[in-house]
Amino acid sequence: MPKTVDEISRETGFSVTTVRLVINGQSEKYRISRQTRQIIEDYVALYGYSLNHAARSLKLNRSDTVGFVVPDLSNAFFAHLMAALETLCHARNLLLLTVASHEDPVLENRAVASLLARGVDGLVIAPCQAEIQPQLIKSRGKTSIVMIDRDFASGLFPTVVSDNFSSGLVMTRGMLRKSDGKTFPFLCGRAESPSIRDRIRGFSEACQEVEEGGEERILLETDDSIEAGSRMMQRLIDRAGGMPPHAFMCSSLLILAGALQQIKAQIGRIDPAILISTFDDHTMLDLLPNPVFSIRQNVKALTSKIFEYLTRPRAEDKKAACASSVIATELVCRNLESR
Amino acid sequence: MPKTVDEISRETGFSVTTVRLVINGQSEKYRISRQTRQIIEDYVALYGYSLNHAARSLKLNRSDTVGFVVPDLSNAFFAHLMAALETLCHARNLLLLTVASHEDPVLENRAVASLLARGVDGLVIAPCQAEIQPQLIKSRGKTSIVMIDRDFASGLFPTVVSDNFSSGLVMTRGMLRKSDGKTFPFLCGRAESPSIRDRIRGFSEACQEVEEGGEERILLETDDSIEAGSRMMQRLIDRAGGMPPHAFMCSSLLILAGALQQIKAQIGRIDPAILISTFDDHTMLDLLPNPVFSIRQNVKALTSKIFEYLTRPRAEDKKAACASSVIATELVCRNLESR
DNA sequence: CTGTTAGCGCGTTCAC
DNA sequence: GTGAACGCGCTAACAG
Repeated sequence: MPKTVDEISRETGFSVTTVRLVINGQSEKYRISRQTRQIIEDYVALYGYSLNHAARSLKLNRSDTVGFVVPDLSNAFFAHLMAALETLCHARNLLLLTVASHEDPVLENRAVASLLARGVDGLVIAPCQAEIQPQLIKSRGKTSIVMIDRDFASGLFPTVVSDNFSSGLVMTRGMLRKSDGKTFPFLCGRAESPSIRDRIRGFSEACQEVEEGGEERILLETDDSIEAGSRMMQRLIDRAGGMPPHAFMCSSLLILAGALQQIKAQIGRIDPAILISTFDDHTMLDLLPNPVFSIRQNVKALTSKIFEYLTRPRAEDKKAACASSVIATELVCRNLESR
Repeated sequence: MPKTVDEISRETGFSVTTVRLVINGQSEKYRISRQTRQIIEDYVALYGYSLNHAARSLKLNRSDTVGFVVPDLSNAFFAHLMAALETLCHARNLLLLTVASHEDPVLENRAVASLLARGVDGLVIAPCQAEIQPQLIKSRGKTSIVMIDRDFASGLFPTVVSDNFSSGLVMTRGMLRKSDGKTFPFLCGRAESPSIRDRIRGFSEACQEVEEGGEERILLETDDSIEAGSRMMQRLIDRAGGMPPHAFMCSSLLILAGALQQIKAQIGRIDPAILISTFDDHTMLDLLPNPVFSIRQNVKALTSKIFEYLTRPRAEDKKAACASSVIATELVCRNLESR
C-alpha cells in the first residue's frame, strides 16, 4: 500500500525534506546526491506514494476542487454542462465535484454548505430558489461563486445564463411563420423560474406581433415534469372539445414528453402534421416525424464564461460582483422542408 | 464570516472543548451551564461556524465522502444511477463525489487516483477498461471499492451488474414472437464491453431457438455513439439493396438514435411498422409510433446492492471480495396492442 | 462543568 | 545536501 512522506522518510532513513524534494522532482535544484535520490525513487516505485489531500488542503487553505450544484442531471443540458466544466477543470488540474439538488432548496443549501465546508476553491450553482443563504454571502471573499442558468437577480454574484428571451422570441416567430400566423399554446413547467419567465416574455412579444392579447395561450404548472406536461395537454384537449392543438410549444423536453404522451393516450396517435417546438435540444427529437423547432444552448460559450468569472480576481468587487452574461442560443429545425 | 472552533473559544473566552460540546449539541450530556451555552450559541448565531472538513478528515482519517466514477452522464441510465446513489449517501450523511471518465481509461485512472488521494471512504466505479491500476488494488484495505455495470471479472472487487444475458434473451424472444419467428439484426456499439457481450449471448441463444446459425445478424462497432448506429444501419440498408430492416435491436439508446436517423436520411421516413428494440429505457421512446421493446434496469435494486457491498465490513476478504451480484431487469413494451 | 494537550500529514522556513 | 520544527483546524483522551 502507498506510503506517506513520513513513512518513506522513516523507512529509508532520510529526512522528510529530502524525500519531499525527490518526490516533487526538485532533486536537481537542491542537488540531492544521485544515490540518495535513487534509493528514494526505488522505494517509491515499489510501495507508491499517496499524497494526502486533506493535509495539503489544511496547510495550503486550498483544495484544488470546484463545486458544481445542479438541479437535475437527468436533464441532458446539465449533463453536458457538467461534462464541459469537467474538461475545463481538468485542464487546470482541478477536480470538479458535482452534487445534485433535485430542485429542492433544502438539498441545495445542504450541498452548498457541504461543498464550502470541504473548502472548494470555486462554486458553480444552478440555483432552484431565489433565496440566498447567508453562508454563501459570507463565503464570497474566500471562494469564487458563479450563478448559472437561472438569474434570480440577487446582484450579489456573477451570473451566466442563456438568452431565454431572444430564444423564445425567435422560436415563436419561426413557429408563426410555419403556421401561417396562427397562434398556438405554450406549455410551461416551473413557471416561477426566471429563465422560464424570460421564455414566456419572448413568446408573448412574438405573439403580439401578429395578434393582440392572447395571454390565455400560456399554460402554467409549477413543476417541470412529464406529469405537468400531460396535465397541460389534457387541459388543451378538453378546451378544444377533444382535439389536439395544431401546433404547440413546450418549455422543456420533459413537458414535451408529457404532452405527446397525453395526445397519444387521448387521441391514439400523434398527427405528424402537428407543429412542435421545445426549449433544449435532444437527439431523440430526431425520432419525431413532425416538424420540430428546438433551442440549443451554447454549452461551450456558457462554460468558458463561467470559468472566466470563476478565475477572475475578486478585487474589482462592487461592479464585478454583479457582472452578468447572457449567452446566445441556436434555433434547431427538423422536418421543415415539406411545408 | 464564519469562525473556527479555535476563534470562537478565544473570542468567547471558553475552551475549545466547551465550545465544541455546545456546537455539537452535547451540552446537555456534559451539563454545560445554561449561561455558558447561551453565550456560545449567541456568538455562533451571530458569526456562524464553519467546520473545516480538511482538518476533520486529517484527524479522523475519514472524509464522509463516496466517489463515483462514471463513463458518461449523458447516458440517462448513469444519470439516474447517480441520483439514486446520491439519495442513499445523503441518508448516511455522506457526500457523493461524481467524476466522469468519458470512456477514457486515462481519465478514469486519473479520476480514481484523485478521489483516492482525497480520501473517499468508498469508491463506486463503472469501469471502461479491463485493466486494474495497481493503486486500486493497494487501496482495497482502506477503502471499499465496488465495480458496477460492467463485469470485467477481475475477481478482485465486488461487482454489481444487471442481468444482461437474460435481458437479451427475453427481449429477443419477445421480438421473435411479434415478427412471427423471422430473425432480425442486432446493432451493437462498444462490442468489447462485458455487458454488451452478455447481451449478444442472450440474443444468439434466443435466435438459435428458432433457427440455426445466423451470426451474420450481429453488427459490431467499437464505440457507443450515434455515428456508430448510423454506420451499422447504413450497412444493413446497403446489404438489403436500399431497404430498411423489418425489425432490429440496438445495444443502447445512442445506437438506436443513430440507426433511426440513418433510416430517415436514406429512406425519408421511418415505417411505423418496423419492430424496434433497444437496451435501456427512455421516456422519449414514447414518441415513436412503432412497436418498441426496451430493457429497463432496476436502479433501486442496483444501488441498494452497491451500498450493501460498500458498507460491508471487508473482513470476510477472500470470498466476499469476489462477490458478484446480477440484478434482474424489466422488459418494457410500447405500441404492441395492434399487432 | 471546563480546560489542556497531542498529533493527523503536509508545506515552509531556517539551521547545520 | 540534509535535517528539525512549527502550525494549519480538528478530535479525543485526560486532567482537573
